[in-house]
Amino acid sequence: MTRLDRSSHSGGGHAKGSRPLNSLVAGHRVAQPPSAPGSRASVQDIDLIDILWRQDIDLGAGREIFDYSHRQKEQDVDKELRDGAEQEDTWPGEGAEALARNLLVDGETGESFPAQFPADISSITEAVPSESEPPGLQNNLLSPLLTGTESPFDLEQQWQDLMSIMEMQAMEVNTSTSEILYDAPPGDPLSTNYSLAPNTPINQNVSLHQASLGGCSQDFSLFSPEVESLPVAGSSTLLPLVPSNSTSLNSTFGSTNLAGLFFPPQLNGTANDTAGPELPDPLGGLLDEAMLDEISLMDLAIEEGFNPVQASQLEEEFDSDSGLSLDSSHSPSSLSSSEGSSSSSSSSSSSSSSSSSSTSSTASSSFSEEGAVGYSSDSETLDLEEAEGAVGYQPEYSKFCRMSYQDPAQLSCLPYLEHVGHNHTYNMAPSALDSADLPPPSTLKKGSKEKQADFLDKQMSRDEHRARAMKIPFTNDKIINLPVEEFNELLSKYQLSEAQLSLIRDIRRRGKNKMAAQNCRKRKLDTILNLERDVEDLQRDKARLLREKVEFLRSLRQMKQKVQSLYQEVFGRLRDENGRPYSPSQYALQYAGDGSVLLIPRTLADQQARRQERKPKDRRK
DNA sequence: AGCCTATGTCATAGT
DNA sequence: TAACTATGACATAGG
Repeated sequence: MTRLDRSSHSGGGHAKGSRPLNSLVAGHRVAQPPSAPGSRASVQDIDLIDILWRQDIDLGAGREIFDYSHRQKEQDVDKELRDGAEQEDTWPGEGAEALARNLLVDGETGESFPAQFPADISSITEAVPSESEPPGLQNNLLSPLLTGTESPFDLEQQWQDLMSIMEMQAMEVNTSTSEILYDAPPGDPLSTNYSLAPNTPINQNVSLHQASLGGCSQDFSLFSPEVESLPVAGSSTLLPLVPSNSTSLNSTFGSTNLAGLFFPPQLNGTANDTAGPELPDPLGGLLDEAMLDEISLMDLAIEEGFNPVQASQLEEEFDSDSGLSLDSSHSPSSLSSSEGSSSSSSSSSSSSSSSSSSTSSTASSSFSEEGAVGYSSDSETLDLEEAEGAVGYQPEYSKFCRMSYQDPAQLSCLPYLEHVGHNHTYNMAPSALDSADLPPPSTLKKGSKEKQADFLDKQMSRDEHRARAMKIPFTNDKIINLPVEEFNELLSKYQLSEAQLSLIRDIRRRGKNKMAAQNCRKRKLDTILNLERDVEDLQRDKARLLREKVEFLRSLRQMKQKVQSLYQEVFGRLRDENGRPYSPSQYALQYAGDGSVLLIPRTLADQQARRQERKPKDRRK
């Protein structure tokens, strides 16, 4: 590749034409980059330079193959020229620049993905519909709940998405966490049933699922705090359901294994093999699903270090603190990065970064002031460029606030810029220094004049040095920024040598490319900032969805309780022709499509349940 | 001395 | 086709 060729020589010079002459010259200078302060080459005259260039040009090679050596020569020549009081005044002054604001950008945008999570959550959730799908005969009863579940935000779908993201992650669950998450009192059977013992990872999908079924089946206290306080029958078999009247309903309900009541036998059997025939479970699937959802929620919450119970606090937290550390002032490294960020927070950020942290908005405002080259949408850009005079690259220097542009004394006034001590001054326009950095003429001595010249010499860009050395009769700014027609017109006004024309073209090319590179970098940083903002937004959305999930589960739980109470009450009040209550093991209530409730034999209900259960399964496949 | 950041430069592809 | 722009890659300076 050409890059290899290019990298074979020092600097950014063209790789083509690595002739001995070039290497000789380059080798002569390579240790002395043009910006090296105080570098002084041996005396060489411009004629030699021209000769070398012409040789290269004649051979079809770019003259920059001895870039550095030539630059050095140019510096020397310029020095001599200046010392000779040749002031061409082609380096107009430039106004002082605005200091860059510190845009503190924390490179750490990482959304914290917490602890390992042995359980495969996705498989859990996938298992939900297959095993706990609500029997179809309950559809009419459940559908309002389900629609209520999914309509507002299509939570399930979003949840699946979240789960898929999280499925490779792991977590550690301890009892305390689960208790917090579920708002459950210590010793809540939930903890036991879910095997959420301290330091016990949930790493068995099946067992977790089964446990969750069991937990649900054995204790509705999970979803009903008021029932929670009642004595729990544990995992005993189906308790006799003999509520002869409604007054005993509560006690019966409280002491009854509700799973036995509400889970179909084929499902309940896994948790309780000894259980006899039970009442059909109009809620089992829903409960199971909800419970698993809640487990998933808990898992996610734990993974995220997110406590659903405290979900309501999250939004404020997110609002007050992005969590993305756009304000990287805490980070030591961020200060140095702020150098680039200060120039990069971009013109576009004036519109896009307003929602960012105060730091970034500060930076963006500073950019509104500073404008940008080409990339900026700020109207001030042009004005600034025009006002900045004719010196080569000034626009970008003022706009991007090069640290090299800054007077160290000025920097010292801004503590957050004190670290900006770089001295990339080889591109600095001398005229800018005239106005901004030099002591008043009255204070100048002869020595200081020399120093000043020295300093100016150092501040000049390489191309400016070259232009001077080649006696280019107009400014680099014109070379770079004039429209091509005017540029050509300008060239035609002068009798320029091939070397001069070549240099001018290179200066123009490099100058434009330099601005392009700056814009490119600024865009890149803008992109990063926008991505950070996107991450923020997504985190906020995630927190909001989790909150909504919690709220939904809460209301769902309440509705389930109501339905189950109604079921109990209706079934308990039913009497056969002899005035005896129906056995829940032999009969079940079926909800018809028209809203009516039918009492059907349990076997028939089971058959229908199985039949309807397969449909959604197949549909999923 | 080695690493990091900022910047300039070049090559190249795209406009 | 020429001019310009965008961008990845590299080199260098300076902290």
